[in-house]
Amino acid sequence: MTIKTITKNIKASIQNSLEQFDINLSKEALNLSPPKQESFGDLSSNIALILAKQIKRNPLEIAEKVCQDLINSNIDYIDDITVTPPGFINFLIDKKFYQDNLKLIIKNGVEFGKDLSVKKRTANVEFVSANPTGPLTVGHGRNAVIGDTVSNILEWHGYDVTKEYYYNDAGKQMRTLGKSVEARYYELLDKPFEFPEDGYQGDYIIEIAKSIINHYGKELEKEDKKFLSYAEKIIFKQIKNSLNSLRIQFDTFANEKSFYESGAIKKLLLDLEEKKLIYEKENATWYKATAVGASQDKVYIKSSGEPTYRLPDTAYHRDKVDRKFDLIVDIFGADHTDTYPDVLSALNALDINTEHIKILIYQFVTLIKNGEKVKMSTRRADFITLDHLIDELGLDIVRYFFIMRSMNTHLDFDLNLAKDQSDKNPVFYLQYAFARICNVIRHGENQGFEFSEEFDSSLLNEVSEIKLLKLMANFPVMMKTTLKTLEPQTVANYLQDLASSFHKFYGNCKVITEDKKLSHARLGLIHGSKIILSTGLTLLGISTPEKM
RNA sequence: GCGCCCGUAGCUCAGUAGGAUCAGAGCGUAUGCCUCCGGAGCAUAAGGUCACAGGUUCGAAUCCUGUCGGGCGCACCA
Repeated sequence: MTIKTITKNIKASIQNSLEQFDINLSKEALNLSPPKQESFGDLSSNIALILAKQIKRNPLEIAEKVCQDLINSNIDYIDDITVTPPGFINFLIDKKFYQDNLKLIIKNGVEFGKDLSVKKRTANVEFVSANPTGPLTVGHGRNAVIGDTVSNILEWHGYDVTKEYYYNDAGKQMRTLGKSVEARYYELLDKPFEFPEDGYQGDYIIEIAKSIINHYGKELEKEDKKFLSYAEKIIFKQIKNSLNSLRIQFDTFANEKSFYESGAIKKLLLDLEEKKLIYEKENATWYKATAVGASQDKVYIKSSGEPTYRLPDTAYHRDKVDRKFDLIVDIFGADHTDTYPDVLSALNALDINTEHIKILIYQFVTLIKNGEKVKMSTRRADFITLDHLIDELGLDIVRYFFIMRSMNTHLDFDLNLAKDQSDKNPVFYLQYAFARICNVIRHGENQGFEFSEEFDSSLLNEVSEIKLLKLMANFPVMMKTTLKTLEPQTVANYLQDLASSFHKFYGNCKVITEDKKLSHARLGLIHGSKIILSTGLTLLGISTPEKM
């Protein structure tokens, strides 16, 4: 028995009762939600208010009637049903349910809350996808952590997730990188050089040039391909290292070049041409985006003969659809807001279904250092790297700070603050709850209290105990909404609540006491809390220290 | 100018896809609590016309319109 089944039972009973009113209602209309005020119970229905208008009767009257039917139908684990103005029907769940549920949590462990009845599904999550032109920045960090956490959430729900990194290795950015390295190479050798106007100015370019001298000597010709290929290799290695230090690993890497080589891009153009969505103008090849609702047409191939990013991106997404994932997720920065509709519209024009593609857009990170905004640009090498951030703060804090806020609000990341306040950091609040539990368990063992599943959970009746039990029972509900919205921050908020409830319980109730039965019951309670805290923290990629 | 996101306590933000005479946390401020399983904690207090103005309805921080303010896009850059 879970909250879900209780909800289902209530809904069914309401539906039965409603038959007397001779009305057809949509499934969504029947909605049960926890009331804000605890005194109203655990679940409440607003169905009477909704119906009042339709059948032109007093909502209170309807509610009373339905309520009476519900009481008569004796729903499992429902202790009390009441009606309050203006017409809510409130359900009080028997505390026995929460007490029993604790046993379930302990029995199922990390599996608690999973819907094991759904069949295996697959998902592709594309994230980071930074071109290897320089070290990852703070902005990429938000992308990386969101992507990885979303992947974890999907995996928890039974998805087989492919984490994918896509990069453009054929475009202008990469050519500029090659030229920048080349210029530094000749500069180091005191030979004439020309630094590209929009070249990458960071010191790391110089380091790469030095390394090239060590590896390939001083005699490289102009425009040697090694400048770029070597730089790409080095930078990619650095990127992977940065990601590893956030405990992020990718399953596959996709690159632009492969879509030229496989002919996918040519095919895409031909297919779109057949749909009359391609035309030539001023020597360039255009995609007729206006034909599918966009405000202007977009260039696919520049007059220089070089495709814009849009073309390979579209071929790439077509490829992802072809790979038959049940769900495709893209994590993009706000600067991509206007680009993905073109990709999707082109696919739709080719009768390719894109309903299972979810685009998650996150707003930018503003880094604040010494009270000032740090403006970041890879090209000008004016940035704080992700590595720097991890070194300063540690990966747990970095990960947590990146997902603790809703992704559609801007994130002010105050470096000084995050560092100075590390003592009172929300991350430590969570980890401390976990460590505290471990400590009590250790203490119990020292006193001869071995944890056993055979405890009497009905002894858990204190307000703070019931509150903790309720939150724990709500974990699966929270996970379900998270799956729907794919907003990792709901998990973080939930864990804050859970930790807070635990700390309050800890302040109120002593676990290890003279009363052996009660001590065992409370050991059960903290074991359950430990399981859920651990599951949640693991989803967020944050460590669970037994001691701090 | 057009499009997308945002505006909630001094600061940083939650607010579960309209709910209920308390709009919630953390930080900061003020005051309590360790002879007692870890005080990185707990309790209490102060702090708000949910940017502003209209509208939709039984009911709005949440939906619609407009205004003001901030961010990001609007390239034959990615």
